[in-house]
Amino acid sequence: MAENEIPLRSHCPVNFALEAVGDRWSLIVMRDILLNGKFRFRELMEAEENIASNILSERLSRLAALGIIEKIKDPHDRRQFVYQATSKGEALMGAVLELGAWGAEFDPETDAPPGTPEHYKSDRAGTIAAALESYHAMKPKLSK
Amino acid sequence: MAENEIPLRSHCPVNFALEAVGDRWSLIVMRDILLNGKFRFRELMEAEENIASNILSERLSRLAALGIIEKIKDPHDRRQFVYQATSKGEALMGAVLELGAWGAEFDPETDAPPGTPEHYKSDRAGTIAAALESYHAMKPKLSK
DNA sequence: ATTTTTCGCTTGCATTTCACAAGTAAAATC
DNA sequence: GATTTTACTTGTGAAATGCAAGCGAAAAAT
Repeated sequence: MAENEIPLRSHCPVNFALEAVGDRWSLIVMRDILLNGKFRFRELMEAEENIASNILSERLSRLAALGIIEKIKDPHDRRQFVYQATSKGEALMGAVLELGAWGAEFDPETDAPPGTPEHYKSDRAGTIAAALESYHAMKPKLSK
Repeated sequence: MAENEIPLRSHCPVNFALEAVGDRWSLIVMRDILLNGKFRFRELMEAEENIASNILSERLSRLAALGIIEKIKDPHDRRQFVYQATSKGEALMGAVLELGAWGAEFDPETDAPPGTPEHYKSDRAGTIAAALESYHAMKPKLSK
């Protein structure tokens, strides 16, 4: 509910975004939720960048407190939780794809398929919309 | 020259971008260079987010080592340096604007003018191109 | 010519954050 | 009932950050 307990350094919109997700892990988590179909703690732990469990735990709490994701109990397994992007979280798709396009363009050893930055730049809105559709298709359907 | 001394955690394009600029300060510095017409150490120090001088110094070295900015001696004042974005740095304009649009949309007290996210989303490519033109107009002209 | 100011850092140190390893409780599976 | 899985939590040392002060070279003022 209380979105921000700590005072912001400024209300510059770029700074606001960076204070929310401008650390080394938050956007990795959002990438896995939004693009890679990973919705559970265990799945997110398997990210190839090897996030530590305490850091993942802290980031998930933080993202939930900021209203970027929501934590939902899995009705089929009461040990588990499903983390889904809220509309505020889905709105980060553009930033994730934009950073990914930059990375694909400038990393000579990128894992991204050739043509990724060009494809993205030729139709940003369409690429974002398609990625969101794909996200909704992957997202587990369960009631809160 | 040597772009990356430290091994990357992965060659995922999003991770590549985050390892380059995914800390709390690098994109603040890029915002000030790309959008706010700040090109000198002193000007960058004046950012309202109060970056410490040792952190700014370290980030400028890092961004230069990564080929994102270049450090140019000011011929009119030999104490000073001018930091300009390279083409790799200019390519971050989209990410900065995308994060700014997100911040403007979700910060209820944002400093951004009303309509900023809508304007950006209605024509991302055009907004980025216009911002780059404005950047080139502000950029001090001096030979290396 | 000499003092003062400006500029881009650097250094030292306390505080905060991070990373790695191990452990724990609750629920599910065997 | 014993074992395994899941989502964490709890240490602990290392690294990054933030703050204040200092420093040498160059420019500006006197």
